[in-house]
Amino acid sequence: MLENWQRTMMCGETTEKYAGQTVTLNGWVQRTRNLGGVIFVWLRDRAGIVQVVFNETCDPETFAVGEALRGEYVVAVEGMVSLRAEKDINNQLETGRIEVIVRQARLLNAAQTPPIYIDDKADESEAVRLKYRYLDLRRPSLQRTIRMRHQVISAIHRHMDENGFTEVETPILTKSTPEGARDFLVPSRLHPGTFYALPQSPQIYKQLLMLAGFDKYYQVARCFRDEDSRADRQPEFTQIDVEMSFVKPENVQTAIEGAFARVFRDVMGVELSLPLPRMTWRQAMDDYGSDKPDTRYGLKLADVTETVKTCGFSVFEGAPTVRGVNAKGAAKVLSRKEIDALGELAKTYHAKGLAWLTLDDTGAVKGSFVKFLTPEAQAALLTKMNAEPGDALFFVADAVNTACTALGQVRIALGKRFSLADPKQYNLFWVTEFPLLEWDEDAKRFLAMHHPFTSPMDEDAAYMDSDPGRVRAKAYDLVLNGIEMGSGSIRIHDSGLQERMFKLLGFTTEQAWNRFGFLLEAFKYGTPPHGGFAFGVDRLVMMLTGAESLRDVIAFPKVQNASCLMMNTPSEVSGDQLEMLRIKSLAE
RNA sequence: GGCCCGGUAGUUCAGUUGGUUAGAAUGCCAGCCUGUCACGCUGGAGGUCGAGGGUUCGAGCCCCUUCCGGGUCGCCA
Repeated sequence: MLENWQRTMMCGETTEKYAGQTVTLNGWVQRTRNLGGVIFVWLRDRAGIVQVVFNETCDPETFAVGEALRGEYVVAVEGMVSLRAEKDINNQLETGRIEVIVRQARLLNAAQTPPIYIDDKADESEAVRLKYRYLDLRRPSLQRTIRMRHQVISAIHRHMDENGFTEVETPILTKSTPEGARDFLVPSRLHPGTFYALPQSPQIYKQLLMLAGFDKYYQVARCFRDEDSRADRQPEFTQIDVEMSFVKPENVQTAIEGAFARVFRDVMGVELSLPLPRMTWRQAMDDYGSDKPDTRYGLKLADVTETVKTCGFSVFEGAPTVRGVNAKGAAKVLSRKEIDALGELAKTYHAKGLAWLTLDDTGAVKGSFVKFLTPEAQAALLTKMNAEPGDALFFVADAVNTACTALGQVRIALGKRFSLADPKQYNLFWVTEFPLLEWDEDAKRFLAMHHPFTSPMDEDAAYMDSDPGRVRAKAYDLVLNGIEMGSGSIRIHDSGLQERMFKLLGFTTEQAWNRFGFLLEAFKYGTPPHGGFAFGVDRLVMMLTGAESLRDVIAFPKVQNASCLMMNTPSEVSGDQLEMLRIKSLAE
């Protein structure tokens, strides 16, 4: 029995340079191959896998330990690192040129037969994997991802610290915030009938910290939103929250760019060229039909409204705008079924339909509306779209934002279909000059596009009363390969302007004071001009690792309906607990 | 809340037009095996076909309801 069982090195690091040395290894049994007189065992730890061998040199007691081993047993072995014969080398293993000949072994713990097999194939359904997340996390790929997540956060800490930022922790038990997603509520025992809210972001606290004179604040902040999950959205997530005083947008952007550059350099070994490119929101919508475009490929949208004004096709002639996209050379590749599917896609984004034209090799035109077009209009449209034989053209006629958005989604689908995006390329850039407000058709009022503390651009502030929809904000998003990494803005620091903003959003003075009285009050005591930014760590790690879901970059994620399959939460609580909180149980 | 896909052995899946005792692979258990590396060979155990109801002589399969997982629209300042 191995008395001194603690490891002298990691399984995955046991390479030929240790040949001849005696080592002790600790790990989990990956797989055993018992040939009768000799037993091969793959031992795994977080560094990798190594083969250990029980053979005739073992005493019977030690050999019996080897015979009893099963998958995921926890074991310690002491033995000699031995070079394998040339014919026995396994190039699939990092450690495949050696093996460890066991001299002593000790079973540290047995294991039930695991419901999943620990390797990177991950054949099991996600539900099973999430139920046994602690086993799933043993997979090398998840170990790497969680490790990389740590490195990302660590690099950000270094950068922020070196640039004079102070991390401040803000409360998790806080107050319900306005305008945003649903809040998670926490009942108060000491104040029955009242509730704390979990923060959707530390927004108000960080602005108060600017008032308090901290100048440069950041936090690795946990945030909560009681909304449905998606592959790229979790109810609980981590963001890097930043706020600075006496700044203009470019100062905030410089600080954030620096942090991203640091992450890319330290973690990925990629040098970003700074400053990052800028694109206005209007241009992003016009060219790509998205406020977070993937610019790794072209496939830009074109405005053909004028070209089709008198084309003979009434749907186009009457539309506020008509936008098109030219899928170069796609005509002979795309099936009619695929074209129809693109039409369905456009409809899910509220387009009334997707008009299309294809040109065959001779340049002959076919399509959904070709019969309506006058010959002159057809020629003008093809010219405007730079159409050549083999191209497929798609059009949406609608209100500007609907047409651009729907066609933008078609563009993305085409990009995927033809693998236009280079997976090794990182296109990181700023989208600026977002609209301040967004009209909500259901509520019949304007909503803040970013949040209600966002400052309008100086040159547009004059239109706040006369034409609110055209006011642009000092707001900016950071976009990476078609994913929004984060967003920020310069805040309103003038209480008069803030009150006008609340009025625009439909709050009465009384409502505004009720909800943010403390903030409006605070703003009267010398608020510095300030602004900030926040970006999601989870999404960043997802991008850097190429993961397809946030669930792959969070150690203990929740599923679509916000429950945790492993802990079975949320769950009911005892009647006593409810009584203490003066909450009647649902059964009553 | 809407739409789409899925749920059969521990796991991954097959299961014909509704027809006998629901199969395969892998894993698991037992035996044999001294150079395997997805070891091999022999044998064995293992099922509330997600749940409930209905149609039928008969349902894994058809119908209804419901639960669970995934995707997506709404939603997500």
